[in-house]
Amino acid sequence: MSQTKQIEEKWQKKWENARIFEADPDPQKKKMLVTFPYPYMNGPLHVGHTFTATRVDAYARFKRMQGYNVLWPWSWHWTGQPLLGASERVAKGDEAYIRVLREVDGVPEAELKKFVDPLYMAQYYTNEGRSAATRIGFSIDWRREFNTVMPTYQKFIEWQYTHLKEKGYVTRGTHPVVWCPKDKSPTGDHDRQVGEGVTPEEYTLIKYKLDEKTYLPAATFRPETIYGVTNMWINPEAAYVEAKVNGENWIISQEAAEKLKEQERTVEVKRVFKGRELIGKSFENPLTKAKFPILPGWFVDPKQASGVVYSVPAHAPYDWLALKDLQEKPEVLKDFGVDVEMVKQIKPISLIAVEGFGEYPAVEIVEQMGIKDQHDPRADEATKALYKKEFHAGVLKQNCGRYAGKTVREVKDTLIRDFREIGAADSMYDLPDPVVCRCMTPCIVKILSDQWFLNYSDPAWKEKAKEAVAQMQIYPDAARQWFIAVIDWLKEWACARTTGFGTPLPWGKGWIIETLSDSTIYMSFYTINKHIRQHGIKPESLTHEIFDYVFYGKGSEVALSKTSGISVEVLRDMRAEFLYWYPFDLRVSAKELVPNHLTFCIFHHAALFPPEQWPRAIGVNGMLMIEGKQMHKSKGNFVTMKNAVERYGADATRCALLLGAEGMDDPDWRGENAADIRGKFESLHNLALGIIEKAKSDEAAHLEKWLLSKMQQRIAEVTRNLEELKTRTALEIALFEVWNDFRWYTRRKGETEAKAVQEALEVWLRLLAPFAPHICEELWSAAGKENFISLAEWPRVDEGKVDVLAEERENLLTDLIEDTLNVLRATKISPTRVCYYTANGWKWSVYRSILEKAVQGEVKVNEVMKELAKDSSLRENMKAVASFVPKVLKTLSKLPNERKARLAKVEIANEKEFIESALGFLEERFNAKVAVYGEEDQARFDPKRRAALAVPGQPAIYIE
RNA sequence: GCAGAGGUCGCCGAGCCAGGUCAAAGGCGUAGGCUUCAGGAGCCUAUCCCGUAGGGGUUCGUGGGUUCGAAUCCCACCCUCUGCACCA
Repeated sequence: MSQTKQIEEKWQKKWENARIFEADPDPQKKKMLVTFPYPYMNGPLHVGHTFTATRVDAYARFKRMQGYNVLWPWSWHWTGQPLLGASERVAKGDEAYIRVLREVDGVPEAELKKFVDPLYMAQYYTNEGRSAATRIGFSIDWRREFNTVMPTYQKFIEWQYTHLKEKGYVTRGTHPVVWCPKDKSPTGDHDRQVGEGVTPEEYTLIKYKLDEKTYLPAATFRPETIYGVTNMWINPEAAYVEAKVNGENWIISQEAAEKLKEQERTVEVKRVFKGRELIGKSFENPLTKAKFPILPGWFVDPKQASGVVYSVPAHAPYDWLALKDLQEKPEVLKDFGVDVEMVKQIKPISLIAVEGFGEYPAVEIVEQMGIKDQHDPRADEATKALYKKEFHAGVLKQNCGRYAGKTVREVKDTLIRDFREIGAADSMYDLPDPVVCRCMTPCIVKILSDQWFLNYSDPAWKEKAKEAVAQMQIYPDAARQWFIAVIDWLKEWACARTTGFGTPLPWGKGWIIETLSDSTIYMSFYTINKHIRQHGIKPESLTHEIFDYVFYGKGSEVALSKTSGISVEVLRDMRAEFLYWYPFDLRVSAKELVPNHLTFCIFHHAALFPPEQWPRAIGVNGMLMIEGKQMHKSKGNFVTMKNAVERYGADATRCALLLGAEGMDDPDWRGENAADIRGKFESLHNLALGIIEKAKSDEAAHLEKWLLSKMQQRIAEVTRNLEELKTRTALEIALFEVWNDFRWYTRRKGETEAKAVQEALEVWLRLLAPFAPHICEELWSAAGKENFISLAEWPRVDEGKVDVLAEERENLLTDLIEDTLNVLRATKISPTRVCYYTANGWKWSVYRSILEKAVQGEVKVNEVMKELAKDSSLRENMKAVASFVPKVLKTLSKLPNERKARLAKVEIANEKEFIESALGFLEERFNAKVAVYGEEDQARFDPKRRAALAVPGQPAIYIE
């Protein structure tokens, strides 16, 4: 292909041959361990991975140039279910899927056939991934690579979990999951045909009594409303059952009975009957023992929860509407033998006081919204709105027993607990919306028992995790709040499952440690895997005691050497290497990993390592979009790392990605942008070669000083931003702002023959090297440098080259041009002659004395005048001074303090000569004759008498 | 719903934490000009509105408020994106 490709591959080869990214402990140098979460290998690396990883690489390269001993290792995640699922689809001949593999992933036909073996598939993508990562120029030490099904890695995970269990962080319990009865496995979001995002909801069942030995467990999310119950709703047409549930007599819908069987209940159905059988009977409130009637409610869905619903018309719009219906159309009751008068007597019972509503909020909201009946879709809206309002702001009234006076939000949990304790309540799970498995079977909720959990609910563990967050850097810092929120919110996490690849639980029977749980502290494994590989250490040698020694320093290496067969030296090296590199200094990922992986990583470090080995910094970035849309293989907008590099080259791909966004904003990948950047690098290449070729003059005058001074500013800016992982800003300055500096210099000077320009170029290349390493190596070498720019010293600000005067002079010139252009725009003159008049001596001295005061603080006109009046040299001019001072004050007030301070520091003497030195430039710029005069020059051309308007730093202008 | 992040001049995006330097950086796009055999690229100029002198007017999701002064601080509201669990 192109020259670009040749250059890039040439340097990649050179880096590899010189092994410059292989990092070993070096006590002389400060270490820097940067990491990227290993990608899951059921597909190729894509530009989303590339974005995050390029941020890591840019930081790594920056730190390497700063003299750090930088280690960037990389590995592959093979744990879990999807690899198996993918390979199964290939085996089954799923055409749609195979086409994606062929067309999107670019898998050759011969390989595709072998994908029936999931491990082969993983290995294929791993090999592809490694070559893509190399081809984009990531500075990785590959000697430490592994995948998560390697026996040696699994020994490490066993060690980790044995310790977690010992420390009490692993617990056992039950958990509700969405379950496919046919597959007999949990149905995750990816495995669903219908119902993405649906999760089990827990209903409280209020155990109303039908008679002494029979309960009607009514399902609700608002158990506090038990104090406002007025009746029960039963669907007369639905099938209900009388069943023995855990030894008690329950009446529930037939569907509910089936559901409860999967929720750790023994259910024995005694008889099935129509709901109408219950209508007209009465039931008892378990708290108050008061009796209420059972009424027909056709809206009751037997498929939802228990199929038994109690009615609170004061606070539930549906209940009110249904009751009103019956009261207004009593004829429907006739069939049921219900006392119509009794139904008409039913009055809502209010139990929650909420601002903005009176006695019966449900009645009011129904009237306000003009909802006619229970079939009105807005009844749902009203229910949600009222529930929200009452939950947050509602206060329980006097009739609510011991909960009176509290808000609903405050007492909800205690109330449920209390009710359960006295046997008045139970609970069940159900799905708010239907879920259908990929296999087309409708799903239910199942409570899994004997699950293993990581107990993220443990308050002491949460506390430790927060301490870890408090002592680390987070880029951007806005994400810190999020981490804290996630730590608070996380609860028990099921850490093992029964299918998929992974490490078996050391104590488990058939349990495999799940993917998000086997990837929390593996960054420490990188520090020793180099030795494991180099010395061919067998997994059986990697015992619990060996890891205890390496990571905790426990035991003697001599004894351990005997039992393990690993030499004493190697053991010592492993221990030393761990101590040298750990903890990791930076880990970067997209923000989707904040609520899981990254926070788990923090938790596990807090659990297993002392504070000195807790993470130093975490970087979080946005999720990559493709041409403004989310990237999906199925949407056909999937861009792989390999393809991007092939098409645009490594440097352009890297920079186009980094320029997309920083912080937590989502970057957008646009092919057009990448092509633009590629073009820019071509121009840069030519520009740089031109500079190198021409550099010969020793001139070091004003403009050279200006350029070098400007470069000092750029060095400071790029460095500061990179330190905070602001890769976009840093690159924007390193590429575009610096380029503009060179443009300005070239325009002003007309050529680039000074050696100073090459000096500046060498700074530029180094500032750009972390982002676009290949072209920078190429140009660095073209500039006659023998070393790699990848290892060159990061430029440091040289205070001796900061030249405020030179910069302020150029500022004066740009201001002057801007003012002139403004006048031209306003007057629409095509100028033939432009005249400038610079301020005279006394103006300069007044200006300076005001400037000095302005730097101190506020300046008052009268005070200035008083002081100036003392100056005898000004006395004859006091009238002019008096009109001049306010003008200066106005001009200065527009300047930032920093600029004022700079101006006060330098003496822009000889304003006139300076402008004269730029006459050629100005004439070309305006395509007109340009002249400069002192404002009092006798010989000046000044037909409109504008010269007197001159202010220091702002010459008067006349144009014709 | 809960949590986190956002809404800026055609687009992408700085600025907001530390209020005045902000009609608001930079890139892209668009228009005009220069250069070039041509294509491309490069360079220059313009790009909210008005203005025959360096000025003025109206803008930073919407509506209020604080302040001499707000894109920036406070309150309310609207909208967008991301995550929400056994799944990588």
